[in-house]
Amino acid sequence: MDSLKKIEEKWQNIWNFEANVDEKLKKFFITFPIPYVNGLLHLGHAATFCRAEFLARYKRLKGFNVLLPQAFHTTGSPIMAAVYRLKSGDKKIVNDLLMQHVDEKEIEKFKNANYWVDYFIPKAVEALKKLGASIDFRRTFITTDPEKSFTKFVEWQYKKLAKKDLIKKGKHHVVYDLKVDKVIGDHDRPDEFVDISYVEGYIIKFYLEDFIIPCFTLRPETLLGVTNIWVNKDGEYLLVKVDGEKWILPNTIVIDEIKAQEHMVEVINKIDIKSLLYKRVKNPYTNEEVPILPSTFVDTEIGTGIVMSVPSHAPYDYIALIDLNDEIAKKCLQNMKSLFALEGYSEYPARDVVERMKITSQKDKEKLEKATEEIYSKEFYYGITKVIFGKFAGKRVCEIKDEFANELIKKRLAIKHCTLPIRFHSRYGNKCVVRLIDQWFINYSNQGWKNLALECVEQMIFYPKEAKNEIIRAIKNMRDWAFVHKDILGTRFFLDKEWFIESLSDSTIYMAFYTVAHSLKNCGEENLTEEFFDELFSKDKEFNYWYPLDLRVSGKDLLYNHLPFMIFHHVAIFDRKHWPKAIAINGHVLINGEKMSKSKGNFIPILDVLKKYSSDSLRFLLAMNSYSSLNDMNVEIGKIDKIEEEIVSWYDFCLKEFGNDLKKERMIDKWFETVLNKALKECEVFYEELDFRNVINKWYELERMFNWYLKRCKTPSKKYVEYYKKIRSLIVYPIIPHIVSEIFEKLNFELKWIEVSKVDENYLKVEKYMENLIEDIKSVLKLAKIEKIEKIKIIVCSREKASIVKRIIESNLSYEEAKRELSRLFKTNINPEILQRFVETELEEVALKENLEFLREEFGVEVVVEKEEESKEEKAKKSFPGKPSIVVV
RNA sequence: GCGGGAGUGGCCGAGUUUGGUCAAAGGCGUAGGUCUCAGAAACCUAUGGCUUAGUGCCUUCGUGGGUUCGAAUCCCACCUCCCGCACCA
Repeated sequence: MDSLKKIEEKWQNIWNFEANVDEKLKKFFITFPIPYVNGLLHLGHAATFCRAEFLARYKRLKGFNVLLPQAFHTTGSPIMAAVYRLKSGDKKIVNDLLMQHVDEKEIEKFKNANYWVDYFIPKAVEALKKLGASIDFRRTFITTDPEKSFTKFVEWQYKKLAKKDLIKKGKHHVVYDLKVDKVIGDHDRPDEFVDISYVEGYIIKFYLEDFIIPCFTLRPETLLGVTNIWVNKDGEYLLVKVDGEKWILPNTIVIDEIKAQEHMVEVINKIDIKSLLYKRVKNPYTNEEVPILPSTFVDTEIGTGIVMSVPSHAPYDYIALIDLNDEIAKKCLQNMKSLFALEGYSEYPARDVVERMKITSQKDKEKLEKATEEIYSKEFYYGITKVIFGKFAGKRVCEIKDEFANELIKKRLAIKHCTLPIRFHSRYGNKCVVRLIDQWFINYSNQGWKNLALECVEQMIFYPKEAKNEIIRAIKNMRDWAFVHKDILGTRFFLDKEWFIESLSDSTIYMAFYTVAHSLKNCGEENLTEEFFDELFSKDKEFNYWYPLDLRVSGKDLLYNHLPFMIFHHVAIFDRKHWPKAIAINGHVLINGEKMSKSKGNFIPILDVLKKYSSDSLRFLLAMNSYSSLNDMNVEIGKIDKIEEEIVSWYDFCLKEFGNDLKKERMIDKWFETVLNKALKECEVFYEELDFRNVINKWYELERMFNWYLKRCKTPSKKYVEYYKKIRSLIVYPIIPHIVSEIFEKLNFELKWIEVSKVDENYLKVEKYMENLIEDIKSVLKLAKIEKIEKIKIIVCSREKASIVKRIIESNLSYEEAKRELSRLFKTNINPEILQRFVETELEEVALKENLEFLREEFGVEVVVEKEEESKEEKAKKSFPGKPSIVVV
């Protein structure tokens, strides 16, 4: 709507959210994580950001000096990966850009990584401004190169960590493309291979004379049940020297993979695998001799391309032996050894499941994978090792697996080895391997550091409460973190300039940087020394005023990485008084019940919404759907039209003269005032809890209350209509600030939260009484089989009865006791629930007196009030305090 | 598997901390009505079943038990669904 847009523009030009030190005012410092700017800000960002924004606005109403800054994240690989994809002519990335309204002619420019930053940051700022975000933009920065003060700040932080011995060098497994010499993260993979991680297994060395048959396995504990070895009969194998030993390996990528895991590998010559078939090799643990047999299911590109066969516990092995069906295979089946006891299965679970699933051949991959998964997981968690395991016997597999494997390694019968579950290729078209690389780690496993972090968590507040335990668990489970990568944007690592500090690791304490960011803009690089930052973060006035962080608002995706990191780094770098105070976490945003994604086509940039709708409407929609739990929030985007109308009609209503100047205040007026005051108080709690949904509910509830007020009073009081305009606007100011600012300006209200001292519950009680009475009369009328009603008699119970009932209530009896007492006193069974309708006789009388006229009009007949002791009606006796008898004649 | 969250009426969704006006807010939908040339919108009424002078009963909050005078709410067991388990922002 045009008018809303104009109003928004007006206020966005007037507003100024530059926050400055003011010792007289209490401060409140809120942050939202720095979004990564490889695309437009979308509704997911808006939903979480708005939680910070709403609270910031609320705190300002309450008189706080609020700082809400916003920077942008440019560190990491997504942009670099996108640039690569673009250069290699990937249509999908072009499409993504077009979808985000990038001009087709502009696409070329995105082949330069910096252009992404130059393009999307102004768009992000524009989106936030149009959203009406109350941000101090002077403090905005980015995390990479032109922003020297920030990269120097990161460097300062890591130097401090290094001095405290919290970073160290080590080895780390990664998925790697050897041809392009790169770590292959999700961004460097075709979509179908995203999320595939390497598997950790073992190579067990079986001996054939003086050379080794290396078998790769994920289940070293089944070594005791090996009946044979499998090779792929169509595979090409080589004799290879590995760390001085002679191994048989397939002529595939697995050789490169072994090499990549720091083994000396040298190919000696080809070997005809057929010449090895049926030869017997020695099980290094049991010294048993088992034959090498041909198969087709063994993948020569995984592990070592050779596996050991345990037909009792591995469906593949069992069915392959059945397939082979020769004398030796039959013998192997006879030699099956049962290793684990597993409830619900025979001695040979593999055979059970193959027969149950009717698997007929080793080619039946789909069923075999399922069967294998079933047996693996059940045996791992519930399988009990049999006597054959010696000192490992009688335990669950999961308990002894690692111990058993470690013994094999110690005895040099096996080595650890990682491989991929399927041999996929990178975006660059080459097959990937698992590689062991030198890495730098942040030493999060350091117990002393963890304890400090946990101490910090203890004194923090979390929204919702469940999140606290999650964070504690995350901290306890935290392992060392590889924190430098190559070929990404970011801050160079000062100990090794080839490497860059990756994006989760450079954004740990930057909230502190906000406090000084604007004053460092023109600081020469040479001045940004360690001493300079040391001084800054101990003595600086702004830092000491704004810090600590009062609230961080974040999506739940950061629960297990960024948020614990933030805590770890704060406790390492800053004094206790500067540790963060609170974290609010919310679920992800679903659009009409679906996850938002570019490929699904339901990716909605903030700017797109604001092109058509007002910011207030969007903010309202997000507040309405916001949850104060870790659950995902479902945004029904279609509702925004209706919201837009509601906002406009509220605005129109506010500007209209409404109500009469009344000389006398009625009970119903006081009731309405009480309702409004109560709403105000309730909303305070909602805001403090970041429960914006309930604020919205309150907004709707007030409308219903107002309608009731109109209905009940017939002539509304202008004074209270004005108060209604004010309160109903005020409670949603943080959510829809533009329109409320306009309303307040037009009506000449002061924009400030109203502190309500007391809420007189009696007015609410009286009105509830009236509501019940009206309901009751309606029911009676409906049921009365009287053609023409002349009169309604309302018979109020006697004072005597009322005082008896009051005594029962005041003596705070249990339900049962109250019931007994009531039946004793009134000689009949009375449901104690009626006590909740109790109203003092005086109030009852006043209420009836004031509302008699209303009741007459409402029901169109004469209404009279009688007292129980004076009434001749039989039903008079049934009257109760708060629930008079009703007789229609 | 571990950890977290969740299962409520035709649908969406509150209520669960602190058991009792909870046959369960609010919204959507549906049916009837008012208004209109008509439609849309808006407003009113109804919306588990059977009853009824303002009532009572039955069935119902994933399933099955339990505690209690009383359970959507507390306890136990089970079933189902969603999310996270890292080098990636």
